[in-house]
Amino acid sequence: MRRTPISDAPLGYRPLYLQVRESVLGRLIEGSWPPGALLPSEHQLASELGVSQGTVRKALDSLAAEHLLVRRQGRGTFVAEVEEGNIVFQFFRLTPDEGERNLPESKVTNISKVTADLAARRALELMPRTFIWRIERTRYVAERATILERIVISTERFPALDRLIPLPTKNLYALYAHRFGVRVGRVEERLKAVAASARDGRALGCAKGTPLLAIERIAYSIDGSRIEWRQSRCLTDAFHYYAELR
Amino acid sequence: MRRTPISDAPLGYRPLYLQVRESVLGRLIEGSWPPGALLPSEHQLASELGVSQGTVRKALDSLAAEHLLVRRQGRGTFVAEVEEGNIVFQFFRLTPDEGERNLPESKVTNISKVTADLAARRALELMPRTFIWRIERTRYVAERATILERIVISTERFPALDRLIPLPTKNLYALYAHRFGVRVGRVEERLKAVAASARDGRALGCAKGTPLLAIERIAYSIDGSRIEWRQSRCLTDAFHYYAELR
DNA sequence: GAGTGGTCTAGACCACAAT
DNA sequence: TTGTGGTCTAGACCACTCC
Repeated sequence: MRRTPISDAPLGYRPLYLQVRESVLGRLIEGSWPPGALLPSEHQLASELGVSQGTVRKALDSLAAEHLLVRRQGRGTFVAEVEEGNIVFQFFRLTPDEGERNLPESKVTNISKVTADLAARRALELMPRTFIWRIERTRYVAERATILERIVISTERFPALDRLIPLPTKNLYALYAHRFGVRVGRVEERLKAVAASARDGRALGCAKGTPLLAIERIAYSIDGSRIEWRQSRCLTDAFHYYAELR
Repeated sequence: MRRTPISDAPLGYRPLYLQVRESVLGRLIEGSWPPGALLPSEHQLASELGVSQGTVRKALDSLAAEHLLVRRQGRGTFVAEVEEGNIVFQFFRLTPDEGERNLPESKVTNISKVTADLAARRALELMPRTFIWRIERTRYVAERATILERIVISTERFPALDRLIPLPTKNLYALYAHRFGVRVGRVEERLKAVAASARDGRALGCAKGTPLLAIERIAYSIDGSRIEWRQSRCLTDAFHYYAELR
């Protein structure tokens, strides 16, 4: 962890704290600090890396801002848990118009291992002839079918997923993290309004043609690679998708 | 700008940099630094306020993180412009499936001054018997009607708006900022899928019942008060609403 | 009381932009 | 060359948690 030498070409200049950040992030990616782990104190990290405490602080602060670390005054810095408090809703923006928000239960209606078709390969940047898990779920709110999900993940990253059946009904990302060491750091979502197909209508108990909110999601690992492709269709008569922009 | 005195009750403790932040934010709110203005340097502010440069830095950094200030190394710290670069899209998440993103042109179809009904009063937290502007617009993308907007703002905050007709076709928020000193700092959006009414269908050139993306937005001033209530209905056959969560 | 993160200071040097 | 923000350091003190 030495500063890049000053030369005629300071183009390769990188601030020290970013180097520290990448060092810590690297250890998060390789999994040597699992979720919930206590990191060394700022002073310890500083002396290990040969920088000052303030520089370590700036690196840890930036990782905490992305919810990868949790700082607790008086206790220490921890690797963020996937299932913690309000962070559970970090990637779930569907909110009831009235009442408390809750992660809805789900029932898997189909799970199969197939070769990735073109759409799946594009979505997850997979090579030809790789295999994927294709999971279909129905999510229930107040015992009413409300969301249909089609989830695609590669079998390479998630081998022997079928041995973990029944899958958790609420939070798949906790499973990814704890059983496969794969941590979702960021998701992109693209929303459209679509008409329910006859099949959608049967599954959701609504008429064919009913407007549904279609959400297409790509989930990214903290190392930047694509983890999961998820297509959802939601009844929004009693729900909405909430976004805050600033 | 003095530190709160240390006592038996440090409950009223507020970090110095937050006091500095509020002092600067206060001047932004009262408008003594208009958009584009150059702020005093960190050193100047520090000596004015009787704190160290590092403390001022922390305050300015937090305001820059919310896009209220723009920091330019070598030049200074500026009040953010409303129409600047990619920040134009800060509050506009509708993106074409293919091709470049653009702020769509709009045509005002209706503008009137009426007493606020209950829904408008709730949305904007207005007292009974206050007046509002009600604006209806159609937005066009590639010359095709794509978005219907119903905008509600109070006449108290935006007096004599009718003298500014024709309104700008792209960015209303720049008008709010430059002509009325009202700066949008944050918006909340709630999305649903709805069926096009017969009237929607005529305006958008689609069949009654076509699924539309309905967006309900509340825009907040940087002082936290509610500025604008906007209801949009969008055709999403060639567009999507983009969100990134982290 | 010991240890942690959080704040604050003072001063040095660097990268960048304008002069 | 000057002035700005950006980084880095070293050290002090504060607030919080746990023993």
